[in-house]
Amino acid sequence: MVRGKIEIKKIENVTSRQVTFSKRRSGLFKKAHELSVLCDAQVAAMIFSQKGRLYEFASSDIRNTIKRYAEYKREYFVAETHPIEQYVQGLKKEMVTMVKKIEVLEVHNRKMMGQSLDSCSVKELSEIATQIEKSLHMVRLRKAKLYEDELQKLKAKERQLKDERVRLSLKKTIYTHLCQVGERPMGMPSGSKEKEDVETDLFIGFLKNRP
Amino acid sequence: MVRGKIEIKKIENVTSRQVTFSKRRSGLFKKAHELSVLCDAQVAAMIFSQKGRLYEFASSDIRNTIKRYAEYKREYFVAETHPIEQYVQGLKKEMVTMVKKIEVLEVHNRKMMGQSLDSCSVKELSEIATQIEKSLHMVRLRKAKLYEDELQKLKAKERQLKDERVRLSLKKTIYTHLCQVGERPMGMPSGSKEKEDVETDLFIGFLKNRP
DNA sequence: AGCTATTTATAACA
DNA sequence: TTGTTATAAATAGCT
Repeated sequence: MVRGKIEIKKIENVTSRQVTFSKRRSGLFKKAHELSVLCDAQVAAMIFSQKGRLYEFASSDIRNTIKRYAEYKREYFVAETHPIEQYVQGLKKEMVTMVKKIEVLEVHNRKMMGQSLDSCSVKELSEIATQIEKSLHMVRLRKAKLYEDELQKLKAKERQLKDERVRLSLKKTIYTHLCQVGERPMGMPSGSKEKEDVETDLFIGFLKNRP
Repeated sequence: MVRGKIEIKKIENVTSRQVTFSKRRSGLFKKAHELSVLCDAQVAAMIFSQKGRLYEFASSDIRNTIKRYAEYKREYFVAETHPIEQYVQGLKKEMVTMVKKIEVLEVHNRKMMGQSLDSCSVKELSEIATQIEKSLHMVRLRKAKLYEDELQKLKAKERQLKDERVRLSLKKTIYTHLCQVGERPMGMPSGSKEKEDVETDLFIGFLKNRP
């Protein structure tokens, strides 16, 4: 080098370093280009400056060179530069698991539906029959419970209606009686909310207005 | 360059080209190294010889440099990986479909197993019960068929054995009779292959020897 | 950026 | 291949 040989170590002077970087960079790329042409080789070079700026050279398409490089060194390139590949592998594995699960479920389903039984042994058929009988029992129990619940509800309602009717006729009786003896009815217990009996409503009104 | 400047174009002489490749390659890597040290830059270079052999240089870890490059040039990697992204989307869609299918199958399975019936209406329960009854019917039919087949086989064997016995006793009777009247038995039909009756075997022997 | 004195790289040859 | 050497090319320190 000119006017004094230099030592190969980091240039501390920032300006000087930047100048050298620029000059040597173009020199390197020139050399790379010459090599690629003279020897018909595929050459790629990439340089990140200290500031993080990228400079690159590629004799042919750099993608190709890097791709070729990637094929050469698949193991880590795939793993590190393309984590997506790993992700895809994971997805595929999951899908295989799912497909198997679906198959198992479908086979089981078909047997529980009484299909595809030709391949079953007598023992297997017995097991299926047992399971189906159990299932039938469960379904019937459940159905019975629903009916029972419904019945209970209806009974409760019936009881309620009956009570209402009793109360209403009692009220009427008392009212009629009170009217006959010329008194105002009061202090009567009231669980009734029916609107169709205007007289009852009036009674409630009276009761409510009395604090 | 020495002893005559050279033109930058492919060296046609193979030996010369190989020598130049080797020398210039090391020169390039040396320059790359010097640049990285002097200017504190990250440098990577990769060369594929015409023969396809890879030579590489990296100031620091080349993976890092390439990774950094990949991040820097996302656009091209994205372009490169775009079809893969679509592919992943496709896979994900398929997976969603599969997950749904598995859910449907599992729900159906559970119901057919008499589980998770709490959410079912009476109508649904009736449908399930009907299906289960049908299934049970199918399974029982199939089981009955297997038993029936087995029975038929046994019956066939029994018939066969009975026939054998009849034939054997008949043979014996005839043989005994013939022996009594001093004649050799012949022309008797034989379907028997049993070995335990030596006399029968002998009869067959006689028949076979008569063309 | 240019210039230029030197160092380095290297083509041809051994 | 490796080494030598004459010379082209690169470039450090300056402007």
